[in-house]
Amino acid sequence: MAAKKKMPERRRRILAFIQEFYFENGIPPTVRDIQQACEISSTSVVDYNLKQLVEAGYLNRRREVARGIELLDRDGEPVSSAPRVQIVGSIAAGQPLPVFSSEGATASEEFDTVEVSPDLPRKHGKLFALTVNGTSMIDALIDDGDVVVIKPTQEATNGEMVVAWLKEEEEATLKRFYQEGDRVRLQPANSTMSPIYSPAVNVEVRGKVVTVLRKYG
Amino acid sequence: MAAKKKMPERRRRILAFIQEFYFENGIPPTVRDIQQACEISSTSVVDYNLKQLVEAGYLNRRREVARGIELLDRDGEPVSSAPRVQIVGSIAAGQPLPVFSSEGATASEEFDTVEVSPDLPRKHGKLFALTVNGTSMIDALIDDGDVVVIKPTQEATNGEMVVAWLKEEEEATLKRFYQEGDRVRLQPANSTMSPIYSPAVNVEVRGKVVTVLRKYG
DNA sequence: CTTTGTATAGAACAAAGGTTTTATGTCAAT
DNA sequence: ATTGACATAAAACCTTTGTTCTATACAAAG
Repeated sequence: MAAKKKMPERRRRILAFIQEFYFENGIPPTVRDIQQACEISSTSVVDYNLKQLVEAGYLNRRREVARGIELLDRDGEPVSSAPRVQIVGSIAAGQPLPVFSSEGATASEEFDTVEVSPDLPRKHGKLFALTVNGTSMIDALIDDGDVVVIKPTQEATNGEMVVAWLKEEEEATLKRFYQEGDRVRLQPANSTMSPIYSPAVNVEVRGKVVTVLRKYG
Repeated sequence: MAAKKKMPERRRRILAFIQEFYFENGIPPTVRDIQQACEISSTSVVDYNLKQLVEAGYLNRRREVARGIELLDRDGEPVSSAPRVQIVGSIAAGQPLPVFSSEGATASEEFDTVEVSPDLPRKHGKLFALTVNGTSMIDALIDDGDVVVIKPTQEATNGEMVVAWLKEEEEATLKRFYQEGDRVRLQPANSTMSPIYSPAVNVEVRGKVVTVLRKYG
């Protein structure tokens, strides 16, 4: 690992500019963009400093590619573009859940997505999201209108918040999962609501909550 | 507004590829990237179709700029890269708040950021974020460890959740704001905690909560 | 004093990539 | 049959942009 000593002022300015430019414009700057912005006399100086930054682990560079600078986070992972997950529908106690492909075509049609932290997809793989209807999970700090990000999985351990599919009823619901012998208790996180009990064979876990997103006015 | 009739198969394929490429690589594809991926015989055909897509409101193009394609969402706004806001510190009842520049050097040093929905910066401009310490806002569905995204502002209307700076005490705190005559009530959203009362002149609103982010296990 | 590693310059090269021009095929409307 | 909008082709053009080469300044190390 390269020690992170004091970085020259100019170098840190370059790095700052790259970040700013990227987050502002959605594409990385060119060498010459940097040159002008940081008032550097030559592109070679920029190139030199970029190489240093690569060495120090702040950047990647795709060789011979226009705007090939790639920002890395402190773990050396590309900050890259917005990891987005699709909002494939909504969910609540007793609401039908649309078929979520969790893979299917990149749907150049549907465009409802939310952004998530980049480490989420890295950690959990493919994700999808649902809009929450109603306040059945209010005690778990999930309110009406919030978006829950779900990791598709068939297993769950007790207490986890899952999307459960009730085969018989053909309903999906967002609840805490508790296996109790040969039946399953689906516990809403709302003290005014009662749990659902169902035979284990009738309950299919579709995924579990990875994160919650909420917007204010 | 251009009517959205049936888009030719090839065109929608191009669009889908651009999205996929961008979200995968963090930079938009080149004309020739598209050409190859979509098995098109000529760059001019790509160019032609891109122009159509621009006309139809799906894209922007920055002329003469390498990888100048800019994806637009259904509102005609750039999807762009991950808007990130910096986590400039933490906050709780009675915790000191680090000086947040809210503008200053883009701190090439600090790298703690969170991603937010792209519409947030568009709507509110420059934002910053704080990690919440403690459960003083638990009734407002804000838990310990959550990250609140703040819009810098000096004004607040009653009931809004604000970052308030108490001049005398030199403390910052996250509370609901209520102006009551010449004094201000700062109300924690936790039924077990009492509000803070302070002269209006002693209270400086630094910003208000725009959104809350939370991560699960 | 010389050496060496770091940082800066200026200029030019060459590949990448956006753009244009001209030509052709298709199909529905006239 | 003719027109004209729409879509595709091939090739060239030329700006943008990554890369390289050579030279210089300077401070620390030897």
